[in-house]
Amino acid sequence: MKKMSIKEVASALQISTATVSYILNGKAKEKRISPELTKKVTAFIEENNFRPNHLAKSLRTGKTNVIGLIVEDIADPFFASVAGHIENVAYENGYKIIYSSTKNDPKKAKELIDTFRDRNVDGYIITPTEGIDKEIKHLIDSKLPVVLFDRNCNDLDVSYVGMNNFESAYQAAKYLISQEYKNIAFVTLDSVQPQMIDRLLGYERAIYENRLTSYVKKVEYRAAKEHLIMAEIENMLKTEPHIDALFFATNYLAITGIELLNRMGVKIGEELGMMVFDDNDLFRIHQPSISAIAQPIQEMSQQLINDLLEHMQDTNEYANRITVLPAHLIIRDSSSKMRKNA
Amino acid sequence: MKKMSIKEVASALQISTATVSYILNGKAKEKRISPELTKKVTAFIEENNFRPNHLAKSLRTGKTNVIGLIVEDIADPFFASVAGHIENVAYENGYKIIYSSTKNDPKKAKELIDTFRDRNVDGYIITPTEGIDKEIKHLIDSKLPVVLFDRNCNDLDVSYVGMNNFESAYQAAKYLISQEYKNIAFVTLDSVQPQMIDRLLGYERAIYENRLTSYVKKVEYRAAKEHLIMAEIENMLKTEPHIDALFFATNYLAITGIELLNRMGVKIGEELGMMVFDDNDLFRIHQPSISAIAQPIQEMSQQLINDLLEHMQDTNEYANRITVLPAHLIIRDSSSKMRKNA
DNA sequence: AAAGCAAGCTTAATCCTTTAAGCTTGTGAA
DNA sequence: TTCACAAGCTTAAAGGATTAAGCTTGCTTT
Repeated sequence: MKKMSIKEVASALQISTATVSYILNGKAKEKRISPELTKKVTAFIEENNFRPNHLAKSLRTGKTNVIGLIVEDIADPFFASVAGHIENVAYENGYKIIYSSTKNDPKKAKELIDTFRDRNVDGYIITPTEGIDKEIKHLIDSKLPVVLFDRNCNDLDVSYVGMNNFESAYQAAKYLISQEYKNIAFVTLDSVQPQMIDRLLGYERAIYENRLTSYVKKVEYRAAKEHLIMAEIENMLKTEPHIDALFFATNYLAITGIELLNRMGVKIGEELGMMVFDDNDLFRIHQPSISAIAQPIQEMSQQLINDLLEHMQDTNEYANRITVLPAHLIIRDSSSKMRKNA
Repeated sequence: MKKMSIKEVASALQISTATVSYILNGKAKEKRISPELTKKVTAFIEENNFRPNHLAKSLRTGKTNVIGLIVEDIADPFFASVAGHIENVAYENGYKIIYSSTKNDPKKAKELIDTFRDRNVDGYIITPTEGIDKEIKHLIDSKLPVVLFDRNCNDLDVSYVGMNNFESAYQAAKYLISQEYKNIAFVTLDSVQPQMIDRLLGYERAIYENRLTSYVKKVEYRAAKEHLIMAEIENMLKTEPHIDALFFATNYLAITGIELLNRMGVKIGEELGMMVFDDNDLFRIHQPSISAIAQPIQEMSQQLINDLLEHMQDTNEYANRITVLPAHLIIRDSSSKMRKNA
């Protein structure tokens, strides 16, 4: 039972394929196909469960109704969550999503862009890696709709959705300071990703404004295994025993950090304040609960897909849009004045 | 700068499109194209960065090199993790992945299968919802490669990859019993999904074998908000005060349960033993740490994609394969004899 | 010298839609 | 009667590949 083609529909009804096609595409009135014939054709299609070949359609029209989603790692709950939100809106609008993960490897990212291009995806959502500017510029120059997120490429005129990393790190650090913490250490990755740098700068601004000392621990990016991260943090805490709060730049670092502190028997909240970028069930459940800066995932995803859909609507006169959304600072027990030895 | 076609390559080199096509597809020797011409053509292609139109190719050959991934919810870390593993292998083999989430809605699941079919995906990986058997049977009857996972459709002759829910629930319950817990309650969803039923039955078998009493709390599926789940659990604990351990059938239920117990001031591990299906960072970090049954995600994903790739290789003589992998029982503090009031 | 054959390509049909342009018929106006 | 025009379709090119079948040439055989 091979799949039926528009040609077979046409010959079964003794009409031309053009007529069937017009009816299928809702151009019956415009093309002055009579209501009777239209009805007859739709009935036949319904009855025989005919479905047009999408490939042929795409080949002819140049549109695939597919969105390419390139993230750092689809297995990461943050990106997975974004993928979920995007999917909802995309499917409602007749778009499917093809995803892939760069693992933060520029070479792989380039390949993926090429592959998606080969596949004629209609639009791109990309978390850029370093050194990918040229490829993204190519897309834009070819008038292909692109929205970046999470990290921006500063030198490119392209739509972007992200959160205010600098401001929220600044506010979070200020909050810690307001709670009388005097020696706040910032634990981050040794990464040049813009969002990581912004987080660090936000922290430092709050520190400098308050004439405090900045303690920054950069753990080696990605290469770092859990026990190495732990060793680095433990070392810092021993070298600088006056540190009274830890501010983690990612939730992965924080989870490792918490595990370490538990092992060391350090009481979070009481002996050491804590703040983390990127909320997680764990931080809410932990006792004491741990303060976090929650990314506005829902809002970012919504904006992302809206921008892309709009851009795909009118490829030409679309004006790029930069959206920087505020994060949610969630104050929990780990950063309050409950400290015994304050 | 429009994209170049094989026709333009051919005319630029004064040869036929067939020749170019054969060379592109590595059939140069087979078709006796001379090495010199082959070299000339590949050089030209390289130089002008020609890339064949995938849509045209797919239209002609009927292969899209796309795998359709239908899961319950891509935003769920479990499915996201599977998506990540599958992606690695798929991309290595030249396949792209298009995903979508059923949200456990049979109607949506059916639509998705239809959509993927319209899109001519080459193979399907599906976590079936209830009542989707007919649609899956259609796929199989059409000789389309399908691998189910997480949940099986018992009446269908189709490849499946999953874990041993019955056995691992049985072992986990037996472990709790060996630790002197006498009144173990099983908290699960009011769901008829096979894997949920298996987990329940595994628990019950261990209970009956040991002449203990079974306490089963089924919370309403999906509809349930956190506070409702909490209310139900709290109610059970108050009605049956002799319950000395909780066995949660999903990690979502457990996280909600832990939050409740924290609020109630019940000391996990000391006053109440605990075991959870589906491991999570949180259970490792929690103090005391919480025992869990970890799904063999990596192994399942590997098997899934391998089976599908094999099936796509030889569509006809492929024999369906049922794989049930063992889970990892991770014993932590929450289920040991540390109880004070034992 | 004719036939056979391999080497090295080319021809053209095919996959299935879309869509600009054209064709036929009937009606009303000039 | 002739022309214009609308209504209601149809014709056929185009989109870009794949691939079975065919066509030259030149060489070997008999």
